[in-house]
Amino acid sequence: MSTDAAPAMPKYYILKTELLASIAGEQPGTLIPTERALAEKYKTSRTTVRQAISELVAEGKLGRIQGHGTFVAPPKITHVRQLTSFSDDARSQGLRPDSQLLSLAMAKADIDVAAHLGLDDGAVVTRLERIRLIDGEPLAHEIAYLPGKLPRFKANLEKAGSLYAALADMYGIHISDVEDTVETALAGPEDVRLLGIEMGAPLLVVHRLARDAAGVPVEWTRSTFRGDRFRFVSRVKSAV
Amino acid sequence: MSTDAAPAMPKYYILKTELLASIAGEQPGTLIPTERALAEKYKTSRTTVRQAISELVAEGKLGRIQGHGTFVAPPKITHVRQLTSFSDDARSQGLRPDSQLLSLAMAKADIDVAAHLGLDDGAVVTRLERIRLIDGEPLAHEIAYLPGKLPRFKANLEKAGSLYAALADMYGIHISDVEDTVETALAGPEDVRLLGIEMGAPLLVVHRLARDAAGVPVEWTRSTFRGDRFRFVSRVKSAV
DNA sequence: GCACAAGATTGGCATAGACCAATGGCGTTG
DNA sequence: CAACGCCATTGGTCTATGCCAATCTTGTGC
Repeated sequence: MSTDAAPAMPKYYILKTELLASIAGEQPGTLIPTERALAEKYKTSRTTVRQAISELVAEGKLGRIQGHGTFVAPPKITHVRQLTSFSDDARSQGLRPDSQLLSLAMAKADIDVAAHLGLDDGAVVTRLERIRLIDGEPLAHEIAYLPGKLPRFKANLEKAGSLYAALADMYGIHISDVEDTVETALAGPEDVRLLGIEMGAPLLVVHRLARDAAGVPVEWTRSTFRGDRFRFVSRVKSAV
Repeated sequence: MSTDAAPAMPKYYILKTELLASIAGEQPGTLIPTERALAEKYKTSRTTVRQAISELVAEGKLGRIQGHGTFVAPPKITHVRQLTSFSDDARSQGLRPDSQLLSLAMAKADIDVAAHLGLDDGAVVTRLERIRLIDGEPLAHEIAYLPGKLPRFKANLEKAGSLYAALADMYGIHISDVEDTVETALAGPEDVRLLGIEMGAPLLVVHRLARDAAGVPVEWTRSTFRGDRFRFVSRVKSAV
């Protein structure tokens, strides 16, 4: 119950706003002045300049490369919809999707995975870890757990081209409904390494539980998306 | 797998990890040492300590009050589901939901609102701006646009208790399907003022377009949720 | 006993600078 | 001419410090 309406705009935020205005309409890839030059130009310290730039990088407005410079980032936004193929969806937007297999192996379900898939702790599951790419750029890191062992899964996955297609065509597993949970997180060292983003950048973490027509869980996936290049779209029809 | 190969772990990240471990199991509200004390204890600078704490605050693990201290934050996570009433949903989780009306007025649709609602630019719409509260704490800032003018809307909204209930019971408007778009954003001065969070904190921005059975848009809403206290849940059944 | 002022404490913002690491240009050398 | 290596440039991290603002404690005067 304090007095409000006293914004007290921090200096770095003013600078951030000015930078945002100055790059409006610029070509993606255009280099902006160096941090040291901006600090001098705006009569401030490099620390303050970096704080302003850091937020613009987190929002996907700018990018930066050590030893090279800071540049205007391309405003690529990728929409990902539920129950559609990531690949098909991207292609329909004129983008070039790709997937990079990090690991595919049998594993024992830990307590968390077992609980979500309705299995006993330590049960055998198939663990599929991939990087999702758009136009060659990493967009998401995905770890999927499937109950049991799937024979010749790797070959079938490559042939079908998508996880859901492989499950349906090769194993007769049809996804009937999915439940997605979306929340925010901040990038840690592993996210930085796999997605090529900065420490502390905002992420969208999506947990997916998919069931077949009988209500039996068939997939439990954790996907970590770059927060700056990604929108999650979900449609729901009322059962009226 | 925890400490990996050679990604050059920044000092502030190590400190962040140690702080996180040290507050595990602590009672919410417990004060942690002051920034100056931590800087001395860990043989580092206050700047580095603040960077570590700032990320933990952004993740909802810690909170801080100027002049008072930094404390363990309560791990309140609120799940918000599609097509259900925010209020009913919160109550079912044992929480006390509330809503604070900021403004309710007729307005002329700008180009953006008009496009989404399928109206002409400048058409009359009802603009409803609210703060969503959980246990007295702000959770989201919401601006809803409804086509046309709704007579005695304010009274009816209060009586019905929720927007969708009011639309259905008083005006015969039934929501048939909704499309939600979820993305991340960083808190600016207005978000700080309305939601009581920190500058640069991650937000979840949800745009909702709701249609009636005839496919006519009846609601266009922009909701800004605190990223640290909120999960968005969406269920989809395949039409097979 | 209470109200209020002053000071101590704590987080908020900003400065200036040091050193490291990656990049890219440029000159030397084979 | 190509390959290599040095080095200037630029971002990445961290230190040390100062002052401001909000909060809480304490002491004083009535």
